[in-house]
Amino acid sequence: MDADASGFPAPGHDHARCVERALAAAERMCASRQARLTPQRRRILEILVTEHAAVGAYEIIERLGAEGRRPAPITVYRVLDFLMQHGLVHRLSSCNAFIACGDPGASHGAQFLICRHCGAVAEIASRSVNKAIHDAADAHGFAVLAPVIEVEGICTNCRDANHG
Amino acid sequence: MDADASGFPAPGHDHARCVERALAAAERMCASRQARLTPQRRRILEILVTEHAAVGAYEIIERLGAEGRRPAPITVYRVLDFLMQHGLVHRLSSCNAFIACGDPGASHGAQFLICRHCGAVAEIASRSVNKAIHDAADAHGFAVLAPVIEVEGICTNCRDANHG
DNA sequence: ATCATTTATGTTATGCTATAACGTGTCAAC
DNA sequence: GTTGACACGTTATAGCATAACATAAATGAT
Repeated sequence: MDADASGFPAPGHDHARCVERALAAAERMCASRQARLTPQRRRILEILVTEHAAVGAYEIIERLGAEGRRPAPITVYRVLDFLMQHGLVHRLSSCNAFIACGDPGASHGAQFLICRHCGAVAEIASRSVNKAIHDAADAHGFAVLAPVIEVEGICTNCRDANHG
Repeated sequence: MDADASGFPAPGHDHARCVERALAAAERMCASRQARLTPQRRRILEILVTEHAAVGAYEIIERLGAEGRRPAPITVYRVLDFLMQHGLVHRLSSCNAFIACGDPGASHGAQFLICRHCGAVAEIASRSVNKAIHDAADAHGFAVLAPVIEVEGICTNCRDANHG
């Protein structure tokens, strides 16, 4: 995904290109794992990649409905599970929504900055955040399995636009 | 709440006493803010304090139902909102559940270690985690409003018991 | 090629989580 | 004793997620 240094999409970036790039990466990822990126899975991933924001499962259903076929919720959740298993999509617990992974293939452990104003989400992978979490857990004798780090706030674009 | 150095409740701690202490702290907190800790609010807080784990809203309804009165969901959610506004309770997004605050009065910004095995939750307030989060956000031009840091893993008690 | 196996999807129903809208009771201050 | 703020009740509904079972499509072995 094209983004400026902030991790947030630059307002005027070449979106079509960044969508294609993400889909191509997904194809490669699935091919290398003998996982099948079916048309339906590809289409749902495309919807997520096209947004730079988190999208709810039922919103995905709406969009597919507008295209003619309207899958049952379970179908969409199954696809999302598949995409998450293969590291192509993340779930944001704090939003009950899903977002395309910004860096498929990277061994995961990501953090999310979620703009309260525009809904944009930046996926970052701060080593120091990761280290701080693990250090704190160690200090409490706690073995980390799945950190959820989702920071709500105002993104750089919205601050600049004096919206925040 | 009585806890060992891990932040998790020691298996044999004086639970009745830690519940009382938490309720007394809540009384003080509410008195100092001219907020009313009604019997219903007090009872729901007591339920949360009594667990050292996150409790769902509908589970609270069940428990109150077992005592004779069965409040509607909205009632429980209103109470939970009140308790959260006054820093007595936190919501765990990743569990859709609620937990009594371990340190009411402290200006908040906490992190949670959630045991996948026993459900116990330790509330910690690591300065270095907080700093790492804010530094990372700053680096992306992002203004932090509400960090959600919930780490799923295995707690020290369960590791010791070879359950993990 | 065909059959068996696995994987993906469809169908129907349901459960869990949370809130909206509106009405009633309660208490304190004036 | 009326007003106004707040707590709580009632009913209905919205939003998120999964269970159980059936069908179809791709894959692999013979």
